Amino acid sequence: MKARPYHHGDLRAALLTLAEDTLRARGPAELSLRELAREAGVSPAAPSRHFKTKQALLDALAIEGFQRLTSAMDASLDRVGESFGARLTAVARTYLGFAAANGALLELMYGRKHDPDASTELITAMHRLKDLATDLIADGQRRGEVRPGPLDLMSLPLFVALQGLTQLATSGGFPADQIEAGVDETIAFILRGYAPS
Amino acid sequence: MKARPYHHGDLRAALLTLAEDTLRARGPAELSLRELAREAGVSPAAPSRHFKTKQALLDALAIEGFQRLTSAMDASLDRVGESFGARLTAVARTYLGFAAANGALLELMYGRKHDPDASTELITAMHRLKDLATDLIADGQRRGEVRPGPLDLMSLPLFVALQGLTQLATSGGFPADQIEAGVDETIAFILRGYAPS
DNA sequence: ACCTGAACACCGTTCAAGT
DNA sequence: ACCTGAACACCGTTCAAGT
Repeated sequence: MKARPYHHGDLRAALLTLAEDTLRARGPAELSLRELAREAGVSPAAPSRHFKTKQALLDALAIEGFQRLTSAMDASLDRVGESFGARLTAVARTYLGFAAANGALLELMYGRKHDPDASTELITAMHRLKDLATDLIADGQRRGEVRPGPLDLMSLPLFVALQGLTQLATSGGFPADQIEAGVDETIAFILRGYAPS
Repeated sequence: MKARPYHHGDLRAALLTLAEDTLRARGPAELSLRELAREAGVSPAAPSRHFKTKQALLDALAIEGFQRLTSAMDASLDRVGESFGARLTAVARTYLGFAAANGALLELMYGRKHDPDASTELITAMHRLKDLATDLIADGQRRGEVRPGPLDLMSLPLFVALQGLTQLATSGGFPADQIEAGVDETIAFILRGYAPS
């Protein structure tokens, strides 16, 4: 059998994918840096070259998650028409789909909102969702499909609803069909709320 | 100086309050059972008499949190009028106030939604918020202040909004006045959304 | 530049034994 | 019933040393 080479090749990427796998399969509490190193076939000290701390690895994973989420959002907006209703539905469904498929990762992504040591890269990634909501409302107002009003205030109910929907989608204990119905109901509720009087 | 007695007196309660203090001051990652034991002046093995595992202590803390939250909700509903708008505003403000004052605890409370090992006591405590939203809508419908519709569906947008609002309140990076405005805006949005056509 | 080996200071949990 | 003391199998992180 071929001896493992001294250099791993791409330990950084390997650690990230291994971390995401165990995060998905066994949750954040079971994620041990030493175990990741074992699975990657390196010594316990090896990861520190690529991630100074365990938290740094988790932050990198969270940033990767935000990148995947926002590019999925952008892609779904590209595939859909220009009406406010269509765009809002697309964004909500994409976000919810991501939340359902990556619950633990999403919690990791938003879990460091409090920590003052959170990297600025992570902070700005978290704010992109708020910006997306704002863009959606601004576009709807331009098209006359959303009632007028100050943009920063108007976008908040949408932002709030999106965040709340993900809680519903990842909260467990709700059967899938009820979540499905809840999403439809909530999207309709939001659409009606933003419609010009 | 008086020697510490062999029996602590109420180690269980002491551990819970110490745990909440460090949770508030230093976050969940810094919470060590051994350190709690040191602060309580007992041996590392002592806590296991009252909480079989660290997770059992955290679950007990979460359940205590739900009890405080729901009793605060009930109290605020007692102090307010019977109109749907007044009751919805009271519930939202109380929930948000709790979220703002107990961010880390609230995350602990909802953090175990996925885990199949979560105690049934904790699971049912988590569902009480959904029930509260449903009761509020049902009452509003009886009074003719909420448009008719199937109760389980109708209550979802409210539940979603409440969950999303707490994300806003605990998400950091939003200045307090913006959160305040966001709460008002979102409450108004929800009220309008539920109003009979 | 990248990784190993060994060490350090911690954990959570268990279990015989003490009071 | 409640707690101690000591042990076990883990951690994350550091650092000299190897390739």
